[in-house]
Amino acid sequence: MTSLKRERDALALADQLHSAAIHLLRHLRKEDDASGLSAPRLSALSVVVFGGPVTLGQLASAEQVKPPTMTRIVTGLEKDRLVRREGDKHDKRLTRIHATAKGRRVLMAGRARRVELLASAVGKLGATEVAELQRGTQLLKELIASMRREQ
Amino acid sequence: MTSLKRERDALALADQLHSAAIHLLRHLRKEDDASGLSAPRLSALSVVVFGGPVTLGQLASAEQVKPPTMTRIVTGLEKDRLVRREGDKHDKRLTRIHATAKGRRVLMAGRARRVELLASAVGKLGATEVAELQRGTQLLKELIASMRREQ
DNA sequence: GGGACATCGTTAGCACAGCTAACGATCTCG
DNA sequence: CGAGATCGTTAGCTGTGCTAACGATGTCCC
Repeated sequence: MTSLKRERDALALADQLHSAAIHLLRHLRKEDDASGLSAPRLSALSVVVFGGPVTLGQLASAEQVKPPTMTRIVTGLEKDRLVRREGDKHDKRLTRIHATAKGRRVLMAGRARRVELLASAVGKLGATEVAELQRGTQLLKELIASMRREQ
Repeated sequence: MTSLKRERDALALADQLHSAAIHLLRHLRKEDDASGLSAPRLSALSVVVFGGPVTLGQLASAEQVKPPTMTRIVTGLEKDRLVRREGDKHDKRLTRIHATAKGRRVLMAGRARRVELLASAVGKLGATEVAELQRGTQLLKELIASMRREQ
């Protein structure tokens, strides 16, 4: 295969991946709405639930977002009693974000709803296609990880 | 394969796809910023460039967005001279959106930038892996189309 | 010990994207 | 011709992203 063709392939592939990701998220956003949580809040809550207590700055960095943005997201989550702010004992500049029981419960429910839509579509595929899609997803994840490393 | 395992597979796959889509877009957003175009504008522009002249309603539907939202996106694109509004000759309620030469140029430049980011990562893949990723992307697109049909 | 500098989170203010409701213009069909 | 449907826009709300600036706290070095 010529390098020219490979380059064209990469172009088309990147384009389609980008478009597919946009449209996929747009569909799933509807399900997120059902839980009363926007995608950024759900994503941040997920980090807090699975990543244990975390400072606001760490959370912002994990979510690839600036601190002022994360301040507002956390404020929204706190108002719904999904997370709790707690001051650090030793460094009073820090704010540690903890998940509440309600936060954990809502996250699981939202996740299930969101993924159910996709899962039902996946369920209509044949076994071969599921395997191919799994392989593609695995490659995509590796691609993203390698992009992050380069950064 | 038991139906139980298939269900678990579908759920796990859906979860990973969701996560991968979020992270991919977060990375690519940085590059999109360089073109001065937000993701929704870039995506809409892409539809106009490749899908020929299209009405505002069709564009909104293609982008899974309500007409008022698309009105503003198109207004932004028009202000930057990337698209042009034109009235339909036969049905005066319709507004047809055309891409301008500048619109085509900017879209291609953004595409190139995006691909450049992926280039090193894709370059590490073998031809087989590229083919697998293409197949996965194709399946993902079909998945999204089937979700849309259900809706 | 004390002062200069760094770090953390917040506030203020801007732009954009998503929505619903309501409206004017236009088309369609009885 | 007139009633209702359809299309795009406007108005107004919420939420997410940013930068700039600030107060509070930690750190480090003289």
